[in-house]
Amino acid sequence: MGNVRDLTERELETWRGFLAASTLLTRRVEQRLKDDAGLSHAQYEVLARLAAAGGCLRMTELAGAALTSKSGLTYQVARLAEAGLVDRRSCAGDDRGVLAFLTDRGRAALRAAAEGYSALVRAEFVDGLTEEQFSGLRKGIQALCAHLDNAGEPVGPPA
Amino acid sequence: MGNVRDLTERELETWRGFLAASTLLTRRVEQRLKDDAGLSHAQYEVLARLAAAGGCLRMTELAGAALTSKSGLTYQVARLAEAGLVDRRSCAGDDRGVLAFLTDRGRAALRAAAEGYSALVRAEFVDGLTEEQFSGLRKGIQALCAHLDNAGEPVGPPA
DNA sequence: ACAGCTTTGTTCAAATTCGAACAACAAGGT
DNA sequence: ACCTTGTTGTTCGAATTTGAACAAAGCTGT
Repeated sequence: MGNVRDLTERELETWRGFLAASTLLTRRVEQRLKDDAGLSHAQYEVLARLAAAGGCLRMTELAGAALTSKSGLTYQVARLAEAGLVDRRSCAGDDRGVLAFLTDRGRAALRAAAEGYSALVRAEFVDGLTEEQFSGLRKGIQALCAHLDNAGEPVGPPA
Repeated sequence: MGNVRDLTERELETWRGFLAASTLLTRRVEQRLKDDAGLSHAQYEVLARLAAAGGCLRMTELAGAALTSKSGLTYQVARLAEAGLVDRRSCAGDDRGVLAFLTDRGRAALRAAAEGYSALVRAEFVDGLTEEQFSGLRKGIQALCAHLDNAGEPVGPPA
């Protein structure tokens, strides 16, 4: 071990903390969304991305935005369509295409869930850190996303 | 919307970046471990925690350390036991208890995987950030973990 | 018009995750 | 000893995820 250059203790600790924090936060968000609105985080993300895009996206684009695989998106959109939160429409000009269309009920569900979601993110992710700590975290994450973008698929907030 | 205090644009962007980065990084780690050593990230984590604990832990402790549910751990330890990387032993002094015991093959597998794992974490998580950026990220994550610890279950690197 | 390559979305099987329910055991008080 | 309560791990079912394989369209150059 230690052939090239081992991670320092600080680096490893940071990485573990990063994993732990994301695991725990994701779990709590999941719980909250389920309780509040009966949505999974994946489903919330789909609705949020649709709304952000003006209410309509093609499946592939949506899969990219929601950070899921194509098959995963097919599954979740099917769930959301069953619940009437999303419509599947064919795509004008491309017979292969499928548009995921945010319904009024979908918008309503998103609005209903957003409140608690924001509150949770604020309580768990934002508050509890000083301005300086959050600022450092923010810049680090920005740099991380930029770095990940370079050597891979796009990532991070579409800005 | 915006009843209490909405997340600012910066806060939301940071949160999304955090989610995106963890999703993508986890996926890449998963891939790498699978290719290198045929282990899932969950399995690697189990082996790593066992090694860190001296080679032996009770199921419940291990579940806590590896950030998984008890049933999830039962599943993964069964997989690892099938592969001969871990042994299940009964616990002296407590007939309910089960000890997960890291075998020599388990240690070897961990050693074999650790190389590539470290390299990936270094390449994707550490490098690409300046000293200052990483330091800020590190402090932010530390504070985040501390905060998450307070209002919930333990989290973060056991230090 | 056509062959060849790419893109789109779905289907499928396999793996994994979680929580709830459960049985076995431990611990404490009476 | 006994009853009550708390722990420990496992089992079970349901939900979800992913990649590979696939069919149906597009697109390109000839």
